[in-house]
Amino acid sequence: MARTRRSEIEDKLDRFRDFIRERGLKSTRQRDDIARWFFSAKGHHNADEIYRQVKSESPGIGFSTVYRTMRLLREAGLVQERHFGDSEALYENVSAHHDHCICTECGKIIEFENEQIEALQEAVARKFGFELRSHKMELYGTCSSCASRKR
Amino acid sequence: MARTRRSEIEDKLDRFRDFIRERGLKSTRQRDDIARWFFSAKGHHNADEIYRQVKSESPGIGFSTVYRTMRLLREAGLVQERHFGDSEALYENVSAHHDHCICTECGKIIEFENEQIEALQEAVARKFGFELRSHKMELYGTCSSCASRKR
DNA sequence: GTGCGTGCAAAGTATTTGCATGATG
DNA sequence: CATCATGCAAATACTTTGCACGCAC
Repeated sequence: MARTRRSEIEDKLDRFRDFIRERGLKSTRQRDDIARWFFSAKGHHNADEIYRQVKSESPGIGFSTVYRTMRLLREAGLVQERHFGDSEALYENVSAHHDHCICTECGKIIEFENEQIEALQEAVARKFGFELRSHKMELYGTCSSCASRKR
Repeated sequence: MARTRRSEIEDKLDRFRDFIRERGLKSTRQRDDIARWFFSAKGHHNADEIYRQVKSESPGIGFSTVYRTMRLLREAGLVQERHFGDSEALYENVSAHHDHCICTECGKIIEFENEQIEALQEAVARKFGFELRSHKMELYGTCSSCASRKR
């Protein structure tokens, strides 16, 4: 199944609209268009790509609106912002937690989860008296296809 | 002991000069000044701070030279570049490996090491056929003093 | 209607680059 | 003395902001 099932997208859209209402903000076509496109997208996307994709489906979207909407989505807890290496912001849907394995040759990104590591992170934080809110873990290296191509 | 012992700084300076020579580049006063200041510094510093600190000790340093030198130091494997959150580049001396615990309230950074986590990271990478070269792990949360201040 | 949202262009940041001049090997 | 390095300013890349107009509530 390439796409997230429809009900999940609608569910997220509802949560976004609730969030907007609670803040006394307004629902607009642009916010809906951007959110809907993004919720049905897989993987990581930068602001420019979101702008071009949403614009192609429904023109009349400005660049700043993309940034402003992505910020709202982030504040609503529906989207996460990533910065791999020193790259620009990449946005991804919040979902089951995962970390990233990044190939420094071809840029491929593999997502993974590891509960043991998460448990150890909690332990480390506790040791320093930290209340852990989130974390980021990125493994950089060479993926198998790039490694074999170099031989 | 607040400062790294003298021999270690000199050792790193030598390695830097070797690296420069091997590449057919030239040793300059600026490169030496920046490298020496940085090797004796603790913690994380952005380009602007390095610029101002080195300039105060030895004027005649340009901004671009700081960036260019930090890049060389990174390529020489003596310095690492970090981007916490979406912040600008922060440089730190390469030393015994460690990760970071970052307080999102006050910005305090605690460094830590955890061999069990490192071992698990290796295992994850192997599972995906990745040749692991480096990694980044950041734990974000509230430090004990900020947590108590908020009560 | 009031106020928030939008697009656009302009302003900000952080970083890199082109160029004439200066220093190094 | 051929190169490489430097400082400056301009350029770049990404992101945010000010403003006049328009739409949602």
